Amino acid sequence: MGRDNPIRVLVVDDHPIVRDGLRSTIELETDMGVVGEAADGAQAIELFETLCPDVTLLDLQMPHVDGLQALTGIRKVKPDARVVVFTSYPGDVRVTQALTLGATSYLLKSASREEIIDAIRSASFGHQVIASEISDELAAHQGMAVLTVRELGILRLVKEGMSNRLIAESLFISDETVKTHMKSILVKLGASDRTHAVTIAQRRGFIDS
Amino acid sequence: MGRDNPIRVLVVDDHPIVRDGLRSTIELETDMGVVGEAADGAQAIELFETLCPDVTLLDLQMPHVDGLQALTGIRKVKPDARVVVFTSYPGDVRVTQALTLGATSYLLKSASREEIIDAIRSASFGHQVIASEISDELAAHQGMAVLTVRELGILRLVKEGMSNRLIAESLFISDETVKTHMKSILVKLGASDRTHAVTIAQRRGFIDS
DNA sequence: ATTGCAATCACCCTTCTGGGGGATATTGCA
DNA sequence: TGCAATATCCCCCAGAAGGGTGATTGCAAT
Repeated sequence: MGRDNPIRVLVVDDHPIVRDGLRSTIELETDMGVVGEAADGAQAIELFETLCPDVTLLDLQMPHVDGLQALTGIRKVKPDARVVVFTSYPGDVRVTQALTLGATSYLLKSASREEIIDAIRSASFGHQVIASEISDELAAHQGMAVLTVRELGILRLVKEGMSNRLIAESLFISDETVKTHMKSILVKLGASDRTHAVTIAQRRGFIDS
Repeated sequence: MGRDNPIRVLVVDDHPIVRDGLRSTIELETDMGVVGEAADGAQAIELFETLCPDVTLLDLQMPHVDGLQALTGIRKVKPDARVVVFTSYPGDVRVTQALTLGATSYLLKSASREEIIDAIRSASFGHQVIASEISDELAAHQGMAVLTVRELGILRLVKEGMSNRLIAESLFISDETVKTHMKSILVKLGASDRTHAVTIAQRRGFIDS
């Protein structure tokens, strides 16, 4: 089993040093090469269109257009694009989102050179690679309730220290409604209070930390 | 103004890819070279002792022994060691801690290759380089009250969703005392409630996010 | 010695939160 | 079309949180 041509890789990360590291690691292999680098999601989609790489290495945490948006954009251009997500986020929610959006693999920034190379090579064949820490976390949270858009919006305001009444006013709804949503959030996350809910939501990747 | 010998750099970061990136960027320069790589704080101190590098590039976010502990250890070996902190943490508190512990410079992971090279070269002469985002944040929080060890301990329990009474029991103090500490925390951080306090403390680097 | 700060505890009072119900649209998808 | 999920609103109530004020102890720096 082999490939005729070198695997053409597009590297997407907002940190120049990380791009350098990926480039130098990839260029050491004989069967792959970096054909482009993007520093944000918009640039990633643009470069994907012009370069049409075999595999895209994509960070999720980026300014302006983030990785999930980039992934959506890339998949719209080429629905069977091979995209390896490479990020520091361990939260199960983001992983699920990325995989649902069609990510081929999911690696952590702490991955070794070999793991990264292997994931790129596997992705070029369409094989999936999920870091073990990731699949453990996915398994641990599988079947758990998902927060609704409304609940997420409310939780973000809670995180900024807003009371139920202030949240109600800013969303133009009754404070009783906010309380209902809060109860639902606490139950879904298994949190003991609103602070705990924010902490858990951050860990699981429901909201930014 | 110049140096006779190449600048000997020690690279410390738990992500292999970041170490690769730093190495490849540094090796492109004629007046500096990487003499060692460490993946955690303990290894960093060890390698510093055996290699005695001119400049150490140090990430703060590492497992086991973190960057601040490594910085302390390195300074104990050689009090005038040049250490460039290179991290994603923007919180003013960690920056202040690092500078107090004797860090020469403070860069963000988003820094360009040129900024990193320049900071290493400057550090080798003992010159300080602080990223502008960092100095802005330092200025914005200068003169602000600092949380005590007790307050930090309590805030970490608050983050995990513990009530004042539970915190009191786990610390073997009165819940009235916890309430007193909480009031102090809210005032010092300018927070509207305990959730907000945790959020602000995370942003400023008082506690981990 | 005296000052200052951290940590501890106490009391009062108001507001907010969270847990328990129940009810009625609306919406999206099968 | 009909069901399930979602969003909305309402009531009651006990307990927790937060704001104000004051006081004691111990330690460390001046």
